[in-house]
Amino acid sequence: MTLYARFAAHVDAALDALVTGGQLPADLDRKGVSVEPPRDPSHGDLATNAAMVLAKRAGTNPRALAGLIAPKLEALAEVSAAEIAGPGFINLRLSSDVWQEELGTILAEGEGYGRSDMGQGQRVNVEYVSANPTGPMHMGHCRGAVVGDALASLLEHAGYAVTREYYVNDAGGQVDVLARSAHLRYREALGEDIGEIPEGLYPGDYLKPVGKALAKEHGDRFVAAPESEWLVPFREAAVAAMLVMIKADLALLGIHHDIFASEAEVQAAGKPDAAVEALRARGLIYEGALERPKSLDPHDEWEPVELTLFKSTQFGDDQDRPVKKSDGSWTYFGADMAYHFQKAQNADQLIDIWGADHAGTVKRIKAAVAALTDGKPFDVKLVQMVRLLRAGEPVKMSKRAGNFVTLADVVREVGRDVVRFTMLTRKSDAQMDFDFAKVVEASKDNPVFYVQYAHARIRSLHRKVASEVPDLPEAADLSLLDDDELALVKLAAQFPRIVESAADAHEPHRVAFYLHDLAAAFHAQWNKGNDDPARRFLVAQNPALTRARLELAAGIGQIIRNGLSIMGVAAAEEMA
RNA sequence: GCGCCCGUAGCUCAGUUGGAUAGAGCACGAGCCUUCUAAGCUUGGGGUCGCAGGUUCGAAUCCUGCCGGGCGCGCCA
Repeated sequence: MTLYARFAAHVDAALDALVTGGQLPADLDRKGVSVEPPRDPSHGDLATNAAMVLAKRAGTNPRALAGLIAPKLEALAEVSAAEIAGPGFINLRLSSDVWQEELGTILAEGEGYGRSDMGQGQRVNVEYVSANPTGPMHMGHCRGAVVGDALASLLEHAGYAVTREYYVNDAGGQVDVLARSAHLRYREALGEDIGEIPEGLYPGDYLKPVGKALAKEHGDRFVAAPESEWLVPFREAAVAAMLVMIKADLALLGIHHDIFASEAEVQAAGKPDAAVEALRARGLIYEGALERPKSLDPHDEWEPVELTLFKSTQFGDDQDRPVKKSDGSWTYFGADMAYHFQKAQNADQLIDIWGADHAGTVKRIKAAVAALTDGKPFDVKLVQMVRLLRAGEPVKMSKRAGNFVTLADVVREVGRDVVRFTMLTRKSDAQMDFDFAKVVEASKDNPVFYVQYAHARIRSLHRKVASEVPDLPEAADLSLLDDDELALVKLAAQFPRIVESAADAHEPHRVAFYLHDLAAAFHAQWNKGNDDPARRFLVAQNPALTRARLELAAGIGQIIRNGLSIMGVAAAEEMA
């Protein structure tokens, strides 16, 4: 049980006592009552809004009710003072034993500190990356990959059973283009001069090995054959080769999905039919024509065509959406809807991580999931573009010319940990700049460095203590820690709340911001030792105090490691 | 025309799902340090939270309407 849960229970017990004493009605709705650290530390260690929330429901005023609750809380051994403040907050100051014990808990629980059972083992499916299998991963995919993976990890820490999933779009026109591009490389591998890659085909060199492998396997029998003879095998071979590349790219970031779900297999298994039938049974499918798109120029041609449509407008979409094309094949949406239906069979909650350029399709898929699952929780997180900069100048990229910056290049240049941390230093729906120079800069302006540096300093203490402070006692007396030092413990003790609130909000970046705050507080404490050697963590003349401070440092280090572990970042032992 | 996202200090961004006097870094002002507890430290100024209403004990946060910016709006994927 976390500190916060414990005090929420204390508040609950205080309210129970008032009910028993007849000072509060028994059927009082306690919804909205919370126990949180106040924004301003001078207000105390914890604050509850109980009196403000309940006053109206209990037919009294907040400060009067607070006057009843506060003494009950003040009577607790863990509480040194309970003050009524402002509109009716009850501010609690906890005795320093509480914080000393909490530091002990951090060290005892180690990497388990901050884990929560909030999710109660609920199954959450997180689908992320899902880049088209038509080439290596580029930086456009990177942020979604990191955010999705960190979110998955965050949810695991919060007690959810997480499945990491990748949807392979191997059924549409783009993989046909891939197959044709591979065919060209196949002819090239057999000695043909193919010249310039035609417009509309994938130009990248990464298809050359695919062409060679196809040439080796098939010889020249498909060189002049009609497309219908080679398209399917070439497509399958090329997609398989692309997935090998993509998995290797993801592995560079430390990302491993549990499931790679194939769109082609979803279709082959008849899932879209099943989904459409489920919708049809609810009267949500009909034959009809779409309106002329508003984005068309007035002189563009438009002919209404009869299509199979899903009534997504009943769930807030702007127009109904086709699930089948006029040639009878499934639309992307038709298959994707079925895929989500399938995912929902094995999960209590679904989360998708999408690029912001797909924002326009969120409503239809939410509509479909709502209709097919009777409102199972489903969140689509949109991840904004990352602008790559080199010395302040935007890096020019053109996918058509094939000179996009690959994820592998970036990871090789700056390292996995820097990439992952940096991608989490902004709210995911906000645009972000990624400057090659700044992300590796050794300065306090660089949060990656700043957090790692704090951890490295803590490690250096443990490396040096034996030689600098020889007679270190076995046991630590944490009552030797002063108020400034306990303030660090208080900040560290917020970690479990950060994990829970970040998991609840599906916002892994909060962990990064929290670690930055924690590192800043640690550095500030450390810097006091510059002016006053007695305030250093290692004090040669005082082994007992050193022992206590070492525990403090170890606790902070543990929290940094736990937070970084959620982000998928390794903690630095020392700075290069 | 419609939809989505955004609008917080000069700049880049946080803001604990509705809490108390709205924060951090950069930049700017002042002082300190020249150091392996290194890759600076301390401290100060700086705000109509786009605007106007509404909801309530309480709003940067929720609702409505405007203003401004971005993105999207085909049987594509």
